Amino acid sequence: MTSKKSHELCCVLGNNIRFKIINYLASGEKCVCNIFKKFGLPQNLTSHHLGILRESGFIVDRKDGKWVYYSLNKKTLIELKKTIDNILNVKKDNSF
Amino acid sequence: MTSKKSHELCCVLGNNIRFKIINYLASGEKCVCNIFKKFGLPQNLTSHHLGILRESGFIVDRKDGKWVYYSLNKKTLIELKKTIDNILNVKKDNSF
DNA sequence: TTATCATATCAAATTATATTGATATGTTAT
DNA sequence: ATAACATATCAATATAATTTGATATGATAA
Repeated sequence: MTSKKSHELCCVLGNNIRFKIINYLASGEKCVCNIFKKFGLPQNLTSHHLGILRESGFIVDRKDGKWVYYSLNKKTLIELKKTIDNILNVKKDNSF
Repeated sequence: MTSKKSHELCCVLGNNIRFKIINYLASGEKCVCNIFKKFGLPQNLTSHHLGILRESGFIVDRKDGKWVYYSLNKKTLIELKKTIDNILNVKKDNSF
């Protein structure tokens, strides 16, 4: 997980498949086959999007036998939330 | 501003130019020429991205003479923040 | 060890987005 | 009215992301 710029984190969540996966994982750890069956997606496409989510730090993986389980890494979502808060809290520049 | 899905809001912020514009506008209302000069961008490209930000509800415009002033619409950023909070607050499903 | 399952990777094709160049519209100044 | 300015739009191009199909890897089961 190379540290990502805020707009890159937004970009990762800006895809509907990835957004839905994040929501699904919020309820707990799931294996890849759970995920692609849940959304009726091809396995390889799901794996591709999981790779993007993993690489950007939104999710982490855990291997167990032939399964790979993915779960939410709340830290990255919290970081994104903070970024939004920072924008909302910028002091108005009244020099006009 | 047709109501946008959360992943669409993320997608709009997922572009570095748009992300920087949002940050710039956080400090107060700016006209288009302020914005494109600030970032050294072509006028038409700036106008294009402002259109996307406006259409998605992140910013609002105000016309005054030959100028168009854009400013942040905090409501949309707050909405996005709530979406992230909702994901973070999903109760774990321990049925395994 | 062979077959099957779960997942990942790669190249090719498809689709979407960003950027540029040219031009149009409306406003102010002369 | 004409010129200059601020912004928007449009068509064309360039670039990037998504999706598909084929295949590879590693693990378990027979």
